[in-house]
Amino acid sequence: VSTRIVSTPSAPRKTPRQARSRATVAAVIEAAARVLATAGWAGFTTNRVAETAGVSIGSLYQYFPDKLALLDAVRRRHLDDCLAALGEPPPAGTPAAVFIAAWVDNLIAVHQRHPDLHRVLLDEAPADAGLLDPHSAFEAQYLGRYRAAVAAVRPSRPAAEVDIVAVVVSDAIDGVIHGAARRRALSDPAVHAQLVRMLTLYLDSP
Amino acid sequence: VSTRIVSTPSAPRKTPRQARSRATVAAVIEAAARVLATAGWAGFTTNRVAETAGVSIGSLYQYFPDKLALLDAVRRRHLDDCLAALGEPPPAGTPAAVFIAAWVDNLIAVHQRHPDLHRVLLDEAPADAGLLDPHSAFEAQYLGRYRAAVAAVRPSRPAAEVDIVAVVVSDAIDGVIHGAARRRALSDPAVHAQLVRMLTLYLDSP
Amino acid sequence: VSTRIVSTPSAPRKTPRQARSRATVAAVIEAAARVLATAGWAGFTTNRVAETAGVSIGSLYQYFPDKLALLDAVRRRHLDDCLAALGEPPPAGTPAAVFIAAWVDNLIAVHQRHPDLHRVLLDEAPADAGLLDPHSAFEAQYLGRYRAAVAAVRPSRPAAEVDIVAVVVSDAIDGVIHGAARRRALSDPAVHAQLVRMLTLYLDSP
Amino acid sequence: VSTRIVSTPSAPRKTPRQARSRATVAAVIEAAARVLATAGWAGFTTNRVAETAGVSIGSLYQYFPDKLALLDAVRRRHLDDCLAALGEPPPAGTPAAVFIAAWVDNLIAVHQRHPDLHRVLLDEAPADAGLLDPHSAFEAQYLGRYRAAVAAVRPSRPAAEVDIVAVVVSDAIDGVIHGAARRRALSDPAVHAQLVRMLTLYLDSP
DNA sequence: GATGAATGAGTATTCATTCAT
DNA sequence: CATGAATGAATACTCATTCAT
Repeated sequence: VSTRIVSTPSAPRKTPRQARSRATVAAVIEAAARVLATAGWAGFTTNRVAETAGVSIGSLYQYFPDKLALLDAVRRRHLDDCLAALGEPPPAGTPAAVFIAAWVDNLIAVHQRHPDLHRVLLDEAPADAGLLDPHSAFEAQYLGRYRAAVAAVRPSRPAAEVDIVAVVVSDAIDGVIHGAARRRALSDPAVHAQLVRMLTLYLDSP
Repeated sequence: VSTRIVSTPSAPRKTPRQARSRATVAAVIEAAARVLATAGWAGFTTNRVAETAGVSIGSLYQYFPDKLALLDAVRRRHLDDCLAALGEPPPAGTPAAVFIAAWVDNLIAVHQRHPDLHRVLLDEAPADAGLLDPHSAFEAQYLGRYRAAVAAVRPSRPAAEVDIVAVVVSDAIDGVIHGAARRRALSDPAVHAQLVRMLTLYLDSP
Repeated sequence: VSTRIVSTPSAPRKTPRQARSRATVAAVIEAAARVLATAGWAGFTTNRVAETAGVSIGSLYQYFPDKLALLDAVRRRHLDDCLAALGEPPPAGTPAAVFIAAWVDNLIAVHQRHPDLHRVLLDEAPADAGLLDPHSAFEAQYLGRYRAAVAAVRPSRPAAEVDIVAVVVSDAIDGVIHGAARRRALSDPAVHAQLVRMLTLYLDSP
Repeated sequence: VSTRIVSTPSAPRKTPRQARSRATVAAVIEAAARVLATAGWAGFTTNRVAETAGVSIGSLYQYFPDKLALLDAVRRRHLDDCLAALGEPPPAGTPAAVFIAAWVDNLIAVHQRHPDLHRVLLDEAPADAGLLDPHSAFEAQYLGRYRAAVAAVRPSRPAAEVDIVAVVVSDAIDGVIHGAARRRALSDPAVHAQLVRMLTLYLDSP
């Protein structure tokens, strides 16, 4: 699953052609993610990222026109992971319990890889209009998955309700996982269980 | 309702004893809130706050040891409002529907009063470990309200479950309201209704 | 004689009120002139100016919003000096020889004070549209002096011719003094004598 | 007419022997001139020149040791054009009017051909000590033409006076054309006429 | 207490130049 | 010879904080 977003506010400055440069770009993005996760947006300085990547500041700027482009690259990679965690939409008639547990599982796994990265990306770092506004392509895809699942559980639900329920489910999952990450309780099975229980009740009730 | 928090990372440098001093402090906090709301965390500079408050930068530093203490003061004022929105804990045996609707109502109202300030405090400004960490006094009070309500709904629930359910409810509300604010849909009655429905189902089920 | 220019591209950031800050501003402008004169536009860095002035870089930026504002201040001071060198316009009927010698004298004196500063200001530093374009207030005043003098020599000259002759005289003086400064020959009396001779012949001939 | 200059501050790193090399050098110089003319000294970056020339930055540095050497090459090409504008020295006894008009014509034409390149070379780019100092070979050739002409007009003039008059004439022409270019008045016939009149009067008078 | 001038470490970013491939 | 990835010193500018007046 890969997010394809067309209009980027700050496109990569130069596409790496040689293997060496592709490695550099990868190292920079990885370092950027680590710096963001450990030092927050306030500690996210380009020099620090370059140093962490073991690369000169000049090399960093050869591939990313500015700091926000770097943030963007990290964000895109992370959002792709989140999207992948939702997998393909379930077939119509699937009971909520079947996929909700898998979703919560996968999303928790994604967040455990870089627990603070997610919070920093969503809460601290400046929102990128292109990626995070309610009409962005990512948001559309993301909510699309939720809508498909909500509709699959009870195909008779009216479209308007499907929309709002999808949003509520998406935001509730985000909030609970977000909070659990803050409390360092992501691996607590009780959190997982209760979240699944709440959503299953909600989705299955008429 | 007033939060009394003891261990702050950066306490006020000096307690204002005279009326003039108290007025200065209030003016500075008010100015800080306005600057945060209108210019965001990035535009939140101490000199700008002092200027907006009509006070010299030196005076500002007489009452706030550093920038974060200022942010803290603003945040505390706002969190007090949120706490007040939860009201007093309901008596045992109260059905979920009775207070959940009121909570959601009040919390949405708080967010609507200063939508930008709230967003900046939660999303842009650096999280203050002292106020937002899982062991902070505020968090304790906040979750205490939730726990009391959860326990009131079904007094037979075991204590451990009460704890986790309170957390899940609190985080789910946060996530949904947070997301609605992001989508500029805070006043949508459908959001309110679905959120209440989900939580009522969850709290009432055994 | 003082140039009064209204629309400045980058106005001083803050007007110094205390004596201490007025001294700082003066020191910075003086240092800027010296750095420009000795190191050229390429060597004109804000940090170097601050260091030369014995002032922190922060203080420099408290009074000058950016590098160009600093350049501007130096330029304005220098242009005021040049304007003063032309003195008051001569009365009608004055023979060219009377004031031309004085002009050349004074202008050479101005250039000798900071020979390279003049060249750098006019040739190397980026032209400030506000000060150097053909319609600027300074240019107008400057050429006004020349026109008045040209008209005084032979009052019967048509206005259109007065204009063009004033421009040619002004530019010729500039060119010769400019070249003499480059050749380190500003104090050569022969240059002075020949320049005066050329201009006198030109202005006196019908 | 070709300037042969011996002591250059930074000579070409390697003399191109093969046809391909010579073509590369020519392409780079041409690109450099175009970049200078269109983007000014501030936009004159080696990478941009290389890109414009369709050559790798490495190749550029194979023929030019540094940026100034590149600037130098462009300047030299342009100064050759100026030298050519002066043509061969006139025979003894030639009246000033005969060649002065032609000189002014030709020099104005040279400046009009690439007005921006000329301005950038003279005004923005750092003066190259090697080419513009009073003892440079170019300056010598250039002033030599003027001296020959000055002497030709009135052969009885003493040598010392010939020298200084040549300098004054050269600088005056430079100043007036320079100023006219600044005022976008290069094609104004009045400028041409007045400049010729001033110089003719000056050179013909005893 | 109050003021605001002064400080300077820190930030993002550029660009001439080198050198491994 | 040619390439272009990599380098890093240098630059303009900000802003939290101090302290002399």
